[in-house]
Amino acid sequence: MPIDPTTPRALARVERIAEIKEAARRQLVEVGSDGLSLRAVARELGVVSSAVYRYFASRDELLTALIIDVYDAVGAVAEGAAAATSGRRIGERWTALARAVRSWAVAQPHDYALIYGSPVPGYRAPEDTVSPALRAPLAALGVVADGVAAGEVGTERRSPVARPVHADLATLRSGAGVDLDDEVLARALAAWTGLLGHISYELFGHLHNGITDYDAFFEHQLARSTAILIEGGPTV
Amino acid sequence: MPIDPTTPRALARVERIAEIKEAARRQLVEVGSDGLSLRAVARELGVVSSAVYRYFASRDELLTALIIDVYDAVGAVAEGAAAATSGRRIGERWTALARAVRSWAVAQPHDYALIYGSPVPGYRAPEDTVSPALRAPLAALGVVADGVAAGEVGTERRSPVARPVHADLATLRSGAGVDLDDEVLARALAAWTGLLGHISYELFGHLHNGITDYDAFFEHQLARSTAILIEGGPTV
DNA sequence: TGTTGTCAAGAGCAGTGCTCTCTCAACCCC
DNA sequence: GGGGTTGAGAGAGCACTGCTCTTGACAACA
Repeated sequence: MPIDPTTPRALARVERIAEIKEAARRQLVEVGSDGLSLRAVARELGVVSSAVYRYFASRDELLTALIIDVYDAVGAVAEGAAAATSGRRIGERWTALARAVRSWAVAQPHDYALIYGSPVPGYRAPEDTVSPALRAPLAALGVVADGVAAGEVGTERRSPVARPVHADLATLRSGAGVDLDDEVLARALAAWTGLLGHISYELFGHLHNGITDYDAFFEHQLARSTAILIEGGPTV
Repeated sequence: MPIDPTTPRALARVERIAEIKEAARRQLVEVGSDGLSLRAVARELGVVSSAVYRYFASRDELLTALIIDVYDAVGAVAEGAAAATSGRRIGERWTALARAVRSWAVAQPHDYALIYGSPVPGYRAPEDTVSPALRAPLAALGVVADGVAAGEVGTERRSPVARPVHADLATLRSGAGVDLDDEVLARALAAWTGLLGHISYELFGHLHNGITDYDAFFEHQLARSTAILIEGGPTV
């Protein structure tokens, strides 16, 4: 039973799936992932709820499709920033990538929360999400790897690496396909999680009393963390 | 109509409230915040759902009470770590605090997600949560301030501070009541958001292919970020 | 001994995810 | 072109949710 994608039924089907995802995305932006309702999506399409189950077996499956789209969106943003600054120095490139990711997150906070906030309880990310999820961090690591290749990054080891950490970093290195030694890889990961930590802290309202100029504060912290990423921190 | 807290009715009431929160907490651990159901809580207490509404006006109000408890819990953990290491050097103290917070988060991931994950959509944190929410970060800043007072922290300015950032940092400084200059305050905030970023990234499953020894990896990254916090990064 | 205030129960409303059966039109193939 | 196949959608229904309102009972107080 090979599915011929040119048959009118199949075409109508992919069309319908797109419509459903579109409506679901609109709803997601308004009410967030918890509020995503299959019935509401069906209503918006002028269709009865059970009809949607022809296309998505469950609410979770629909949510998964949206999550993949969101991972791809932020992945494209990160890759775009990396590509647009190709050939420039690493500081400029990393800064551009970080700014791009944050701008994207600020513009669609619900999307950001969907992938980098708490996972929906009871929801186990299926395998299909793994590779889209890696796009953004891989773009970030790629920028760093380019910087290393250009000799712009300090690679002198600043801290001892325990054996299990070394092994895990090796796994990451080969999985990501980037040529970064333990020192720089750990630094890059710290820069990436630090970036997400900052964005989450800002977006989820934890800075709301104190900081007023979020952009300026982010720029300031980004400048520091970029310098640390490139030159390394103090020796431990 | 002053509420006399000694009258048997009032006592029974606070008792009941405690029972409800207890049952809700149990449920929270199992199913997470989205799955928290007033009816299920009522069932567990052998009571009809409407009875719960005598004590909490809405599901959100119950959730808020739980959130405050969780903030207080992590706040107590952080303060406890700070107190237990009082008088020691800042590196040891910061490390202990960070470890304590992460251990707590790993032990109760749902609690962590409740306060540091995506905010429940449509849920606006009421004022009552603000002060408990500040306990943990204030404990962290306190440790740094002690280190500065002991002359253990490098305070040399490493990066220029834009005017709006300076103003916001001043607000934070006076709001937090800690005597930290712009340089160290920004560094401490970066260390704090970086810590939460690492914990979130780990807890929400983004490290799951690659890292196997989460404890060792955390220790490694913590050692780096602690050194940066204390000695400062490169000059920007 | 009333009176008052509080509590719990129960019914009910509108919504949810999801399943099942049914109908009917569109498609595909001979 | 006609007839069998398939799949889309409708609709009813189940078990659940948050929340509201009314009603009856009991305990605390004057």
